Amino acid sequence: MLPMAARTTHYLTPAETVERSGFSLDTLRYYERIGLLTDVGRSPSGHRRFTAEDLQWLGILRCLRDTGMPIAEMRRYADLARCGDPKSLAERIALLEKHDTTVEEQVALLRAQQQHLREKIRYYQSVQPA
Amino acid sequence: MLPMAARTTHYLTPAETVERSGFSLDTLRYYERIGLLTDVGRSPSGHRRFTAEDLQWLGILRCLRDTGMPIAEMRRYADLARCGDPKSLAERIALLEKHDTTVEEQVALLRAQQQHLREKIRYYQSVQPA
DNA sequence: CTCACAACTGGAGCGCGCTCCAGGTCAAGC
DNA sequence: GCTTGACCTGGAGCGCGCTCCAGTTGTGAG
Repeated sequence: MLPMAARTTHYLTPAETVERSGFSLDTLRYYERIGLLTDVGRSPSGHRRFTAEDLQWLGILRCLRDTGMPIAEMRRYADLARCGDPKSLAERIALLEKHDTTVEEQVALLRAQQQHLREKIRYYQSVQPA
Repeated sequence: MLPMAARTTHYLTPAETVERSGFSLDTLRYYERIGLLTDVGRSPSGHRRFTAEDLQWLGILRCLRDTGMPIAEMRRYADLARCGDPKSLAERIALLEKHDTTVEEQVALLRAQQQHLREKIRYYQSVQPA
């Protein structure tokens, strides 16, 4: 282990990034391969070094992933985000807003089916002898 | 097409079942293969004939599927449901209640991440020139 | 120095839940 | 009788999102 105090706190090792992002190391490498994660720093020996910014980006990826955005669309978003603000901003907003409505729909479906589930449970309970 | 009036309304053809259940024919066959659907009736020539009861069961399967229950667990539920009421009832209730809490968690996660999503959108909007 | 363990790479493999295909049979309209 | 399209079966294939593997190199502790 590196002595904590002796390191610039600017870089995170893969292990630390795994811990803080909640993604597995394999997933981090996979995301880099497919272009969800770009320009990841390297130590002189070739080991990855993540920045706080990377971690923040991973937070966004987690948000999108947890809400069911397919990877192809995350890539589109990543590409827009990477190319910088100028005209891609409106596109990014549109993409996220569209995604927001799909999340809304997901929640609505889950809630509706949860109602059915609970009715079923109540029915079973009413039938139960005890 | 069969003339509607000439048929006992008790049986549904595969096509009708597809339409009413929302599952594809392939999925219906798949569900039968893996034991999610059992004792599906057959016409003399071997074509499937679904009953209203089958359709109701498909409704339950849809509910479970839409709420993300893995097929292995649906099978467990199907097995419990098939073996009849006596002592499996409590197990079924337990299974569904457990699933209900996972649905609750799913919704909570979605909602939380949706908040982040919306913050991001608001941030973009605040940055937008227009 | 040695050891153990972290990390590297390219590529194969996997689990899930279907979906598709080939090669046939069945049935209703003309 | 013929055609068309629904349906059958067993089995292969697929898309997604990772996950694992082999073989090698790096690194920090004792």
